[in-house]
Amino acid sequence: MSPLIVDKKEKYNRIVQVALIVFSRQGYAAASMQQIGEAAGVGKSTLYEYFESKADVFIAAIQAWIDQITCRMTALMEDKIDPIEKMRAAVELVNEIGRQGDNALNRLYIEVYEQMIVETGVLYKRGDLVHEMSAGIRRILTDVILHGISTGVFKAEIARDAERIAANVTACIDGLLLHNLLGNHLFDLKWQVDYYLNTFIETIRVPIPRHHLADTTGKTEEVT
Amino acid sequence: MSPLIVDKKEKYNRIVQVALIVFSRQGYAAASMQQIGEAAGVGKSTLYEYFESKADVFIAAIQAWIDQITCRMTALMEDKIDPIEKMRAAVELVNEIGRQGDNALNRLYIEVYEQMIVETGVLYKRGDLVHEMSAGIRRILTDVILHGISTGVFKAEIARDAERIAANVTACIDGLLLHNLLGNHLFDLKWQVDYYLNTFIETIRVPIPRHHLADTTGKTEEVT
Amino acid sequence: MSPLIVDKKEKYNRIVQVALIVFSRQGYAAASMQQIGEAAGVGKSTLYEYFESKADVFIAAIQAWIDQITCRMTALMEDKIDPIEKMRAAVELVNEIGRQGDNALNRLYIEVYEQMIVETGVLYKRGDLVHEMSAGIRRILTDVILHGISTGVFKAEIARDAERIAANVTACIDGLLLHNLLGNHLFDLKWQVDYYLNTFIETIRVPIPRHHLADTTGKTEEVT
Amino acid sequence: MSPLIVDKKEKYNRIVQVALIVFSRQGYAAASMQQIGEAAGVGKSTLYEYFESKADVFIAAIQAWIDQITCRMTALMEDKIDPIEKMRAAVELVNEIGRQGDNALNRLYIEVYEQMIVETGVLYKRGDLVHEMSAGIRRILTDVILHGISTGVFKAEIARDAERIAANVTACIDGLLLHNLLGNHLFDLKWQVDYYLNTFIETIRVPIPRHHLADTTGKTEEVT
DNA sequence: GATGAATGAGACTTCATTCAT
DNA sequence: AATGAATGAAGTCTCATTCAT
Repeated sequence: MSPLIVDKKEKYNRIVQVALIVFSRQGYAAASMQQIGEAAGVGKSTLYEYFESKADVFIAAIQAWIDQITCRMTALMEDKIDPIEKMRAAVELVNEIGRQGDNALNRLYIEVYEQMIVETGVLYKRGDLVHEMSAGIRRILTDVILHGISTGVFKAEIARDAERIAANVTACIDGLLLHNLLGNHLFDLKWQVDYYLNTFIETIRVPIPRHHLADTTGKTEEVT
Repeated sequence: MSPLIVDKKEKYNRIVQVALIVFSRQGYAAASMQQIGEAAGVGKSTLYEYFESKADVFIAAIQAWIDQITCRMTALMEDKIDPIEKMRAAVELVNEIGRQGDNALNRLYIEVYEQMIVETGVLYKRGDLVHEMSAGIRRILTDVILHGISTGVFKAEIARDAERIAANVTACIDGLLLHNLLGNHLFDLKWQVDYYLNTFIETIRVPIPRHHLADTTGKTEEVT
Repeated sequence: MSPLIVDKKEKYNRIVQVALIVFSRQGYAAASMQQIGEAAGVGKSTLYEYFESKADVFIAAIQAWIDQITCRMTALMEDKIDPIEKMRAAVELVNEIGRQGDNALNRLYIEVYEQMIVETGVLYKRGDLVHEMSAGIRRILTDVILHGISTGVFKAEIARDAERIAANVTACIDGLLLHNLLGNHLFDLKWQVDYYLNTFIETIRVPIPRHHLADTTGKTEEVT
Repeated sequence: MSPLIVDKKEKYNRIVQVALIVFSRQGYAAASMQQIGEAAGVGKSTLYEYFESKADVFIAAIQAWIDQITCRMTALMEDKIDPIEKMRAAVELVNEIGRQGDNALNRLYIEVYEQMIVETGVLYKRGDLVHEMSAGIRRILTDVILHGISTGVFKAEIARDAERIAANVTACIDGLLLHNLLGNHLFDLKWQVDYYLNTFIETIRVPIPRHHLADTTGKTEEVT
């Protein structure tokens, strides 16, 4: 309420956003509190007024990042009605990310994994934390699937596996993003994502009756 | 003339194997030469008799790891004839890996990614190196696909995309492995891998004629 | 007497010569026993069969180096008769050294000084050793001066200071060599050495009577 | 807003002065940051708050040392008018240095040479830097010579070589200092420096006419 | 609240020397 | 006699964190 509190919140957010960038560029280990402080325009000891430790800054940054992704995904899907369109819109986010020149932000994927898996990692044995943070994304996908089933677009029999299938898609897309990061020039992210998505949708959608196929062309066929 | 006789190659290999484990547990940054030395039963300075630097040890370890995976994959596929069987056998490796209690070895995936992507990483801008190292795996998959096409099991039209599709599969499987590492207890690696593989195979195989379908029942057939 | 003994002496000498080069290039600290061994074509542990320690190798190398210089100086002076000519011949050695492209050998000057002066130096408090090693050079110069006096070319009054004057010349010439090493492009070693030597000789030679000057030309004049 | 107030410049200077002593005693290679830190009363990591590297500390120390010498030389010459007196005053500095019991400071001469000449040296191929640092001293001497010429004390013909002659004197004096450092007890620095300087001055001063010498008494005249 | 200064712990790496064959 | 292998000691440098203003 008081102006001071507002200032604090504002500065906190600024630090988080700046940290996000620094971590994405340097990685957790190589990023120093010094750098984060400088980039945020505060002394490095000031960081300790807002966070307990470097690990804390990282976790806050990752949280913010996941929130941003979730929001963006929601925004992209907002005006679609057809479940398949929604699905494509959701996945379009990945292309958006991949389109960034420097790949800076999606390096965070790696950092999160790294920090979770390595014994000395900041997120070691904190899988729950990340799981919770990313729950939003999985729920969105699950909802799309369930909605698709209820509107007769997707096969009814996958209903009970909806969550697991959402996890499957998330994991596969993550894998594609990662391999894209490898800088392999043979890897055309857009092609790969589209290919994956088409095969996936093909297997969960209710087949289109023969007589419909007769008067359609091109793309539809691929999914036959 | 004849100094202390030691099988340098043998010790080299021992160090590499030990380093593989240490790196997988601690991550590259947190693993110290001290630790690796101790684990291998040699002084830390002895390591420098076999490797130029810590980075060198890491690269050698990763190389060995990829070789092991490639070998094991080849072994698993050896006695299969049907392309679909071969495909399943190849992917079975992933389940094998996932079945390991501590996931130690496959954490290396992350490390490799991390080191490639982060500016200060050992493999930064060495994408070619990793690409080359993992070429074996991609080639195996590509061969299976092409062989499947030539025996009429897989659709002929995917021939020109065989390589890209192999890359697609590799990436998706990697993604599944990674998400499994997250320790998400909802994530049943075997189920997820099977699910993915089934949808994938379904889209590339030549459809089985109607009259055959008439007297078979769903799933059983997929594995035919 | 036995061939084995000859071999040892021969190998000892080879090591010393090689060490001289390595030390002159790298300096004492940066030169490693490894390098010396390799350059001499023997294993590094073999060095310890011939020398107690790295310091020992260095001292032996320096000793050899001083002997070489003394020999060369003697050779250059051998066929001169006039004391002034002898003096010039002796100093010509400095120009010879300076003429070497890489200055490698005369870097040893520095190394010797360094090792004598620094508390942790190999020659620390061993001034006597170097003094003794370089005694030959000083004696040669002293002899020239005394000889010049006895033939009436140099002033008789400097006789009692002959040794100190020889030391003076040695020191000044050393100073010129060192400054030449600095790579200062304004420093023309030959010019500087000649200038110094001319002023020096001018002050110790017996002045040439007026009527002699009348029928001499050029160079002589400079010293008037 | 106002953190711990420390006069960084003051502490910087303290470290430099301390480093000067440590380097002079131990030599660059043998001196450790640990030692310098302890001697300066700060932790070794604190040194890195003031300097980028050990090499940096060294360069700063040498710079300070040269500045000190230059200042002292200027001070000694200040109240002299006669060029010859000035010359003697300048050189008196050398005697001052030599008079120090432990020779600590002038050992730095060696260190500078060593570091410039040895491939792994901190000043390798940085001759320009040292040249620049020592430019002050050379200029002072050059000025004295030129001034001596303009007042008719020194021969006019040496004018065009004034710089080179100044370099010559500097180098010879350096040589004398070095040989003094060798601990040769036969070497009487004061005698040697005086001897050198007398011979040098004798060769550059304008000879005093016969008839003047008749009715004057030596020294008095010199200052005329 | 904000921050510059300080530092201890620890990492990689080098190398003279010893050891066992 | 000769030497490859092994290593302990040491050194430079980094950085998260604390302290005092």
